[in-house]
Amino acid sequence: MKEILREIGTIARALDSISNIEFKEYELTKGQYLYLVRICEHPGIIQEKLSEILKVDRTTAARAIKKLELNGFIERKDDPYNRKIKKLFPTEKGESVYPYIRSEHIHSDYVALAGFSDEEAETLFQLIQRVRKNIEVDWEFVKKGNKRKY
Amino acid sequence: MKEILREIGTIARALDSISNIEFKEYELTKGQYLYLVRICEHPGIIQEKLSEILKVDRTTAARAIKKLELNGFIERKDDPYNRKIKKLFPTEKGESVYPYIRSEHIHSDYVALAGFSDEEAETLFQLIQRVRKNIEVDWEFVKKGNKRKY
DNA sequence: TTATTTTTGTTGCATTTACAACATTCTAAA
DNA sequence: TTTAGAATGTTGTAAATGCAACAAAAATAA
Repeated sequence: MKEILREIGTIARALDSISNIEFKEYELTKGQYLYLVRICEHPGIIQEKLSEILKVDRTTAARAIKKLELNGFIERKDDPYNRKIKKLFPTEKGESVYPYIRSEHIHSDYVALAGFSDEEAETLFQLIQRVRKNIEVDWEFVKKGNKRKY
Repeated sequence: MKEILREIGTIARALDSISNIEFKEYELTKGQYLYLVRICEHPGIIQEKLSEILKVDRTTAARAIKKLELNGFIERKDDPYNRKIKKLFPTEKGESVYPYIRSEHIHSDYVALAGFSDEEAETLFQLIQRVRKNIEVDWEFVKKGNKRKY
């Protein structure tokens, strides 16, 4: 069995660390870029959904989002039909940093795929998506308090 | 440009979260499994090297390792030829949990690769390793305080 | 040899992370 | 319709994370 997940963990830590350093310039503290990009791409998304997409703990997402709001990157709007939820939208300020996050991410993808043919990149993308889909089932299972058997 | 790194981040968060929950059973707190497996596999490794391999901050590694020692999973030994370094070794207790970490990881790899042919798994492994090598260059560069241009 | 620089390790401090426990509102079942 | 359960959000608390700043030893340069 090849240690694919170990490699994935290493890559993810490296990337997250790079991004966190690079986004300090835009007053984004650790982890915040994650939420902000998604809110820009899915305006109106709610916090619960965001935590599911990103695979972060509900309460961690809650606090990150609170801070994004506090710092003026996003705003929360009540839904007239569902008083439980708060829809999240980027502010002007949030929209204005989005392109910088995008470029950073595009650059990292570019670096990551250095030496890859178009076909190899496409293959990797397809395979990694399948891994993500496989793993998210277990994540929800375990996060809900269930125990995996193995 | 395909969002490969975004997928990788999501997978890594999901897996880390699963592992952290599953290893509580062995009295390992958040993140500790990472260091313990590597120390078991590379007895005598030093903390600095560990942080480079794993791509975690030096000081975070330092504290995780301190805690592993405090809880009896590993021990540190002075090197007679180099008074600066402290070599890390698993204790009996550390060795005894290692197999459980291994099985968990193997199971996760198994889940991740569900539906993959042997060839697809091998391809993914090769490609992902290349990504890791590409990215670690930038990690060291940025961690050392340099600024990427893009 | 002496002086610099690099390597390795630590600690203070502010922040993030995540479990547990709770409160509301909504949805589905009885 | 009432009730039980699920969905969504919050807060308290303990712990992990990571930057800055430091110290000591080793490696390299002058």
